[in-house]
Amino acid sequence: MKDARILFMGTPDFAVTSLEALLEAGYNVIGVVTKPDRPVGRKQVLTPPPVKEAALRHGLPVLQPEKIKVEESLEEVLALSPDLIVTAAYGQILPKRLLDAPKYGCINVHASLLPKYRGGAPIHTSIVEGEKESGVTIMYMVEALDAGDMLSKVVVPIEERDTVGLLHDKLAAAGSALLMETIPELLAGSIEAQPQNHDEATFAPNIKRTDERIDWTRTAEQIYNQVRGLNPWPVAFTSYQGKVWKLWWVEKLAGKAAGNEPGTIVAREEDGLIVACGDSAVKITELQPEGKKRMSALDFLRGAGANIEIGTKVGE
RNA sequence: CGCGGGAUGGAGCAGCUCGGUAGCUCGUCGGGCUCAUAACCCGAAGGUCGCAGGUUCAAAUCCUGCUCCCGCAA
Repeated sequence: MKDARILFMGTPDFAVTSLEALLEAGYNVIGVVTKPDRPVGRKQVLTPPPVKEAALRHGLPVLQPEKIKVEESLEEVLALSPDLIVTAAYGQILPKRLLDAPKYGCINVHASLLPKYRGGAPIHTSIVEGEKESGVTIMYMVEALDAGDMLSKVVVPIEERDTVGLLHDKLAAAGSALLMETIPELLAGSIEAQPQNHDEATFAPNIKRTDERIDWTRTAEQIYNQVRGLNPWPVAFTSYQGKVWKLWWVEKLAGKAAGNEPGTIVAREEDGLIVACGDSAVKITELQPEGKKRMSALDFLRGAGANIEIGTKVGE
């Protein structure tokens, strides 16, 4: 069974965990397909995706088609004649000819409990939406986004103080473990795929800039979930007197300071700024003012924020 | 050359416009007060002011070049 020719397709860290699990388990990974190197950051340094780096570490051949549906790229992938394609957050839609090619099909490791949160940012979205549990689903790939029949699923609880970074790591681990359980059954033909209930499908599109800005009219709970759901990337932000403040952490102050204009700084304590929101208030405890490094509110209020006055507003 | 902010004891900042003894809020260490304390009082240590050069009697401060960090944009 372990000689089945497996082609792995994926791009970010989430996928690396699964790729390395496959290799560690001794599967015959014949190659890796990932997205092209991209210029990253201020200096636009051409940076390879994490999966490429992992593949090179293990001496695997790497393909990086700009567009996999282009005939030339497609032929190149098909030429590897995979028996099974395993994808995890690859980032491109696979054309039907590729989906149909492998004997055992194409399966995907997706970081949500499908049919909920189909799309590119399921981990962020599940926290931002205040879910109490998330998980990983492994399903067949079809031409529609994350809509294929499901092979297996594992539930991972979302802890009250989980950030997207923490949950990401948990789901990556849970996903690779699930993959290790699922592949043998798939290859043995001892697993039956369950169709998704498409009526219950929800979507988690990639995070946009507008999703990162705090809306102070929302509840403390919602703002708290947004902040931790975008930490450590891309990080929620608000503004103060025209400058961006990235908010790395806030505490919910349920029931406090209700009735104030949302966004008003209603108090400053030694370790944080209390800001009124839609239903109560939150305390900003860790932030990053524009042009500066991430710091505790304690440090901020001792230095750059020493002159912040009560009654002034954030978000404007 | 995409736009902009920044680099000052361990942390966060002020000082730079108008060169002239290194300052603030903390932290650390020692002592005191207290039943006690992260509280309060007294004291101390700790800085080549990112690097290199220039101007000057004198540079954290003015000029030139460089390095690194960060926000935006992509």
